[in-house]
Amino acid sequence: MKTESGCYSIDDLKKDRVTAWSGVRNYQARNFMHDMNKGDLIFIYHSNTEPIGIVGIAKVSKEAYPDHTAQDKKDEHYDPKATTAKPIWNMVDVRFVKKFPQCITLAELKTHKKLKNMRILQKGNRLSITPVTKSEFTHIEKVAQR
DNA sequence: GCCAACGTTGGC
DNA sequence: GCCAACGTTGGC
Repeated sequence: MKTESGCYSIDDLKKDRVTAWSGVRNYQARNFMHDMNKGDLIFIYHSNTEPIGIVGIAKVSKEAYPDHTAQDKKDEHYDPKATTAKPIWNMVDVRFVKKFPQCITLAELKTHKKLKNMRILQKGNRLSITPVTKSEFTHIEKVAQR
């Protein structure tokens, strides 16, 4: 899951311990959230920041439920099409697991052949939520312990 | 249903 | 700040 560290960082998550991942307004990303199961592990990725990369691990603590911020006119991510009957957008609750001692930068991720098919590394990928395979996850976890 | 225009994302 | 790559919107 991507986040801009200036907006909501791994340190914010560490402090909050749990947060509702609201504000996703892209159908593909929403569908990926919908498919998540409680306990699933998540990499937290800082985009548009220095350094860019994977900064830690979180997990799903509550499965997809309606994102009420879509119905809040004052919210940055307000969507006039969303209603209580048809909320359109959903979110999951995310719990802090750990912060890596160092960020695994995008530049470094790109050097790993085992990760070359990773969704987040594909050119032009702008999806804020992308799936990670088990082998990709294991590999990155190992890299994090260097 | 097509597609141009537009807005956004995000790496560089 | 630039720009490629998208997703969305709206006229036709």
